[in-house]
Parts: sequence; structure tokens; C-alpha cells
Amino acid sequence: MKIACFNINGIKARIGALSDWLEEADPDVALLQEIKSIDENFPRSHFEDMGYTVETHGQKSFNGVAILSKLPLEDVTFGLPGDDVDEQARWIEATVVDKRAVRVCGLYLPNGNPVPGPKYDYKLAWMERLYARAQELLHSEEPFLMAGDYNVIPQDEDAARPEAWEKDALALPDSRAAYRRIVNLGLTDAFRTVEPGSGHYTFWDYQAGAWNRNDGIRIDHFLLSPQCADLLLECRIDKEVRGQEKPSDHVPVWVRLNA
DNA sequence: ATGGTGGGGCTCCCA
Repeated sequence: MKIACFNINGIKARIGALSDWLEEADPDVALLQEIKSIDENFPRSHFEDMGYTVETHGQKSFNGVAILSKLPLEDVTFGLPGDDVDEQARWIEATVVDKRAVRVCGLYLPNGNPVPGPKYDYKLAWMERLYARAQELLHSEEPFLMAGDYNVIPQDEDAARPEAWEKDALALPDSRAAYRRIVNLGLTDAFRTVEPGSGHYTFWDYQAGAWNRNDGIRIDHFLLSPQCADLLLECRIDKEVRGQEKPSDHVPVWVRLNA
């Protein structure tokens, strides 16, 4: 089972690039972030024609997450529990059924800038809710993963120029501590099991020639539960996607599971 | 210190 996450930065602008990558990479499941679309405007039938079941959790203009799956999905839920008045569409869950069942969670964690301010407060509060949801899922003891745009640079080695991010919401000590607290529940950063060290990024800003200078950061992550980590076969970043026509500022990350 | 780019959707917000 091949599962990918991809912050596409707008489905309308990315329908071509996303379709090309799906054809090439052929994931069974694609967790999409920043669809920037309401559910009614998502080009559902286009992806259904490519063989995917489509589940969206959209909102107008901003955020929005989706799941495309060639395998059957069960128990699809929308929104991160823990705040009934939160209207931002940043979380979607489903159980993917093949040889085994795996619970997949697609997430778009708040950016949090500028700091200090309400956006940073919202980021940390959202991470607290993520911690609680991870705890609940761990208690179930079923294999699960949480993947997407975490908007967290976990360590200095995850940035080409860590000094440029020192005071940014993506790398501040409180952001890193909140992320570490979640990982330390017993989750595995899938990419770090196959590629230790620096120089591996998932995001390059559109500005200032960041891609050409390889001035990137690693902020898109797969966190695996212990039962899911047991099934891990492979994890990769599809870096070349960033150099193709009309790219997103993020690239896909994917895992292959023995499931 | 500034401005650099891109998406959404509508004149400015968000990243």
C-alpha cells in the first residue's frame, strides 16, 4: 500500500501538475492539503475518472484537505476533535482497507505567523488537540498514520538556513516542543528511518529563487503509530516535482506499507 | 531593511 501526502496549494491551479504526478507515482492513497476550495467546487469527477474515490473537507479560499483513494475507505470523518467552534478545514480521517486496515489522518497544521499573536496561539492550541487525538488513536492499537503539512521544522538539520527560521512560528522552541511531545508518544518520523542527516526538504518558497538555491525546509511529515511503523517498507520525498511546470511550493512525500 | 512570488477571489488575505 502506497500512501502519499501533498500540499498542492490550490486544486484549481494544480489540477494539471497533480494529475501528472498521480499518473507517474500511482499512489493508492493521496492525502491532499490546501485544496483552497469548497467541496462543491472540487473537481471530483476528474479524479474519479482516474480511478480514485474522493473525500473532501473544504472551505472557501483557504485551507481544505482531501483524500483520494484507489482502495476502499471506511469511517471517514472530518475535522480535528476538541473545538466545536473551529471552522478551519485542516483534518480528515479514514480507514483504508487492503490486506490490512490502516487508519490514515490527513492534516494541515496552522502556520502560526506572525509571532506573537492569535495565529500562533491557535497553532499551539491546535497541536494540543492533535496530541489528544494521537493519544486516542494509540489507545485503539490499530495501525495509524498522521501525514501532511505540519508547518514545523523539527530540527536545524531540516532547514538549509536554520538561522533564517529562528524566530519563525515553524521553528520556535514552543513549536518544536509541541511537535516533539506528539512524536514522543511513541510515533515514528517515517522519513528519518531511511534518511538521516541534512539536505532533505519538502518545501521551497516561490520567492527569491529558493528552489534554484535549494533553500528549502522539511515540514511535510509522516508520523506512524508503533503498529504502523512495523509495516513500513519505504519512505521518499518526490523532490523533482518542485522543478516541473506550474509547481506547488511543496512536494509529495510517500510511504509504502506492508498492508 | 526591504522585497521578493504565488493562489484565491475580489482589493486584500494568506503563505
